[in-house]
Amino acid sequence: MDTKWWRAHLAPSVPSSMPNRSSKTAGSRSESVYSGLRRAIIEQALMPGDKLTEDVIGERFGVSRTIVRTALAKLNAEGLVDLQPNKGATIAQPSLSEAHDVFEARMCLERQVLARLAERITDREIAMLEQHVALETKANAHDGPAAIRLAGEFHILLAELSGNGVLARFVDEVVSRCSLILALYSRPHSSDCSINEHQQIIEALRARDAARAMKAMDHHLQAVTDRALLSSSSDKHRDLRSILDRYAS
Amino acid sequence: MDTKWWRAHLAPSVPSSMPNRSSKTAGSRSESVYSGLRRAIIEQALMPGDKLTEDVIGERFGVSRTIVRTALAKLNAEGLVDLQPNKGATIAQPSLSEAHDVFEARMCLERQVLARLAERITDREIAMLEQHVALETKANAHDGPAAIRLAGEFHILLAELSGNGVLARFVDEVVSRCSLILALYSRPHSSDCSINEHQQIIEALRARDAARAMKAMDHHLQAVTDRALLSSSSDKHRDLRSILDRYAS
DNA sequence: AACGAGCTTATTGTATACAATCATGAATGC
DNA sequence: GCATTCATGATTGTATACAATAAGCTCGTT
Repeated sequence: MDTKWWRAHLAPSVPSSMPNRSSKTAGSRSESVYSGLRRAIIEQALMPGDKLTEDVIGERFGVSRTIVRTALAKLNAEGLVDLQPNKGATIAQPSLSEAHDVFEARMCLERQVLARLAERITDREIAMLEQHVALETKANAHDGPAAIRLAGEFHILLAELSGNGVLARFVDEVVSRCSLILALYSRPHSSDCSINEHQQIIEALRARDAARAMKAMDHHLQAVTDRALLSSSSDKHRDLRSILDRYAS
Repeated sequence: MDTKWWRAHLAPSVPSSMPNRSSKTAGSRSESVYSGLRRAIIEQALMPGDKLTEDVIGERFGVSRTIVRTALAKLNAEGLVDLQPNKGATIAQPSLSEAHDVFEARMCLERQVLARLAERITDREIAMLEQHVALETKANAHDGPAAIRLAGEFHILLAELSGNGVLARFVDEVVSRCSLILALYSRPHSSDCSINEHQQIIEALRARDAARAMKAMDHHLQAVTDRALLSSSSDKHRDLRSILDRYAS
């Protein structure tokens, strides 16, 4: 029943290099609940199938169910939580078929991102990518959960740099959902991206070689997909309340 | 006549491989407000920039602001309405830059849809497509707004038939947002798709010719893009209340 | 024991009340 | 006349109350 792996990192402070997604929904309070839950999901502190009781979440974040509800609705819209009528919210459990759909869409979108980037990326942006990979490297050593998140955010950063906001939002969604898929079908807490593969993509972009970048991405995503076929999760008694305490920053 | 006939079939409990949009927000009431508003937007009864006052909508649909609020949040998540803190909701007004982003993402996604369809489409499904085009033809004659909606739904149907739920959802979104773009930048109530072009896509699919289908789609979307550069709308003094009466089914 | 009817509790769905914020316009001063 | 306050109303943000539904549990009956 030991769950201290997430205890190791209490990282509300880890400053992400990511642009702010919060352009969005009015209520700033629901935004913080939303992003807190989202981070907990992506870092696999909350696992697929976990029940998300509105009262509990509201209590931990210090807000009313109203706020929690809008946050959950937003997560549901992104496919991260399931919402069943009169039965409440749970972390989504993508089927293998859905997993395949996500990976296919992701491949399609990320290729487009690279096509754009190969044409317009600046040296400054390449530097940002490298800085991000440096973050990943550092996190990989000591902070498992953050490493998972950062690995995904590399792809999101690529999408943001592409300059196409729509692509960026879609990539954001499929990458997030990949976290769920990895949580379900891969062995626990494995970062879904080898840093080396990220660097190869950067190299191809530095050469403005779209074809090579796509090839590297194909290979990279293929590796991720392959990895998603391993052991299953062994669930313990994990308590929503204690998990949320770490994310109700 | 139910307008979204092909979405009517869905198993509520089964974690099917084909996720549906309406797996969504529990409350069936907010779903009806959501779809009513959505239809009003797509049929261009509500125009970009229009204010969406919660009280007014709630009154017309016979629900409380709570319900309206979740519907608006969902529309906001799809990019159909803007939500400004403390200032409320308005129909989104995509900039030309956003419009470009949407078209680029749409092209990318729909090509993938066609690639899949060319491999796996059945004769029965081709028949469904033709039936839909027949609907479009009929609506084109006498029902302008419905024609606009049906033209978009042809593409959504293609995406649904592809069997990839993620692709389908994304296509749904970009097609819907195209309605807004057309409303803003094209001349009013022009269906954004010539039926002939739809038929050419069907023909290519019948031949299982992915390349030709994509070419037809490229040409089709290019035509739509080009059309999005014309006159602007001038309708003013339209009353939200009277418009909603037609959509609060 | 196994099963189910009915009660009890926990959780979600919705409406409403109130507070916070914004928009409008009149009154005031220059 | 024009700009500036400041009061007033309209609209949104949030919490809470209550209703509706689902989940568990007790307790008889077989």
